[in-house]
Amino acid sequence: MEPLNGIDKSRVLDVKPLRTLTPVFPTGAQAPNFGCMPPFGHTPNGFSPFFPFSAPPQAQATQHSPDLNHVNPPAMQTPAGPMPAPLRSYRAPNPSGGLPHDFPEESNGDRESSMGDEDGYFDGHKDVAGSSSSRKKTTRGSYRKKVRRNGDADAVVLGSSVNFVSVISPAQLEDGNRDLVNYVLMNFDAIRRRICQIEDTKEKNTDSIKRADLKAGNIAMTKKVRTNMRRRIGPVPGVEIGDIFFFRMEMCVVGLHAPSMAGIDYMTLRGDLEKDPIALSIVSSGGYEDDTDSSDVLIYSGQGGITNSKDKQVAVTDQKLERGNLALERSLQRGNEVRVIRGLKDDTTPNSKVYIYDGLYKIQESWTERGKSGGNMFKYKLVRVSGQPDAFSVLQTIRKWKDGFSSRAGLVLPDLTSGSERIPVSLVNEVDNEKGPAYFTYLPSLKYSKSFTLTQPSLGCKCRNACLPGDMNCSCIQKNEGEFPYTGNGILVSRKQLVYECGASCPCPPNCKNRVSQSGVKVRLEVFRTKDRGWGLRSWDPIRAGAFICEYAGEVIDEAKFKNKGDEGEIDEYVFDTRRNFDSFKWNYEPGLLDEESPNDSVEAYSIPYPLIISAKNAGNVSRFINHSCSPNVFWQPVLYEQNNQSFLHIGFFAIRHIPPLTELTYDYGVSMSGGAGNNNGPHRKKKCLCGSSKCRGYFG
DNA sequence: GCCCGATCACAAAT
DNA sequence: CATTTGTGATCGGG
Repeated sequence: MEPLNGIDKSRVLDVKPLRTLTPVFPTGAQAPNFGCMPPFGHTPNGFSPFFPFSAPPQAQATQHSPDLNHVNPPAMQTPAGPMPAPLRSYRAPNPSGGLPHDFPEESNGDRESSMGDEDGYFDGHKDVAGSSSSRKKTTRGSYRKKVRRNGDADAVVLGSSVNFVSVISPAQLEDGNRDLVNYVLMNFDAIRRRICQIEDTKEKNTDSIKRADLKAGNIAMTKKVRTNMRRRIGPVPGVEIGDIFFFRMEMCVVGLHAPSMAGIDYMTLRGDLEKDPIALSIVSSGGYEDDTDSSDVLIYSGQGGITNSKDKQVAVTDQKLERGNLALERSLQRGNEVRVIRGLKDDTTPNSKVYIYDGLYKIQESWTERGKSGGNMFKYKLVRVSGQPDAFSVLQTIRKWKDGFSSRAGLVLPDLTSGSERIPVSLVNEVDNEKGPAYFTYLPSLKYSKSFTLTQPSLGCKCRNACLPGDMNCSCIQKNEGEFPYTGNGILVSRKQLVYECGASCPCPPNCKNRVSQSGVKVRLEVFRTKDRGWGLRSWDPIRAGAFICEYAGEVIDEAKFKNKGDEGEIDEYVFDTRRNFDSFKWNYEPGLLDEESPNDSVEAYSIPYPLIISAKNAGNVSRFINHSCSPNVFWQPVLYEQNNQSFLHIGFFAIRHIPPLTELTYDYGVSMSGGAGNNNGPHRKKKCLCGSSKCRGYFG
């Protein structure tokens, strides 16, 4: 059994793998999903760690607006809340079950390194925002500078700022670590999403940016928001086997695979008289006739032979033994390990690919053969180095589950929502004999049992068709400060004080892009038995940063009643409470990376109309199974929309970063303020947190 | 409505 | 500075 308290040093040194794949893949690692140490060591000495989600404990992410908070209407008898929920109930085969809010199962494996250097670069105690903004506890209104937010995208000049100073030190540019990699990737995607948002508002064919990924990559490269520039054979510090990417540029900025386009990365060793290149990494993504059927053998085609000239002619010639092909040939002779990234179609988002870092391979043999198009091409047989955690094979296995070619081991129930969600949610247990969680009613959305009244009237928009970004006549877009909160494929662009979605009285159809959080779960989820934290939640699909996962469904509880309940000692483990203390964290991009007056809310504090307490004990959705972590991969975002002419607050869960399949989803439960802030011993329901992360507060709840 | 191919506009390293 | 590398978005046809 895993030592629960603190980090098991032997394990850290032992470089165990990363992902929690235990139930399915016994060889897989038991190590953590987030903030882990690079699998093969290589953490450079002398660099201070960087903690994107740490903050002074008093920092609050939530703010309740007092002026809107006077509302405590008498409870209504009828449960006819705004959501006429389909109240399908599900009775577990065995009504005894674990609690979801148990202790985190994994020691995190974070490096325990010294912090607190004063060099002006990265520092865990320093605000992530870097030089400019120091993020302290904010008072309402103080940070809300009145800035141009009229959606005039042309006023934003992309990538020409000279003011930005990267907080990444020269040494950190050369050699990364997990936190740096996360920081770089988070900024890359935040820039990319913002560019998409800006471009969505523009008319088509007006010198628009068609490749936001390339533009974001260019900004990250030129503004030095990147790491691992040192070219190296073997592992890249901070990049873990099983990490997923959605753009070639992402692998570029973290140093996993340097070329922005070419499939073979190679280098020439200094001082090597032969000047022969060595292969470092390859990307297999379907452009050539690779054989990718096996999970640990890859038949990789050499590069070249296809001349895609500008005159629309595709000439096919023989490949030459030069550049990448020569490098692979030399690496075969040398026997050095080559990083392999496998790309495949991402079912969840049309027209896009997902890349997974599959670890190290060795080139076993090479030959030439005539390709289908006529030219001779080089072929290389690469064999996966044994003892590495599963990565690509996980995707293959999930594919088989989905296609029905193999069945999910440990399956208890194919769909615990009984059809309430559009996509089924499996219940699986490969750990013990528990047959399921305790009885609860599956409720796909939030249920207000009493009437809430807001001082501000809630009016819907008048868009007959789906609301379009850039339509400044749409009142729902106006409420969002003129900015459409989501990209075209439903990804949240930035954390905001409050996201306003279209509501029931808006004439726009259900597929309006401004209804992301109200249309239910969109990824294939499973509730699974953890080793020691009861049940947990994870996804079969890769999840992109910013993607909506689910809302916190349950029954809204009256604030006064909730307190009484606590006094009686009846502890509700399934509570979401906006009044808790939540550590602030940075998710939007660093100010200055794009030339905007106020790029995003540089202080990512929520501002919500009234405190919201939700209990999912008796009725709830998949979110009641999400466990706590101090290093989470999911965050909550308040979302407001209208029903019966009143605005109702909802809690949406979104991915902090890209989440590989079968990685447990976790969010930060926050800390209850009653019983004394930070007081661990209060009469309270605080629980000792054993996540082992260097960011761990020690308790939660 | 969906899948496939054609087309096009781009970035980094050397 | 030109060349070499292929991707990711979009659009039209089957």
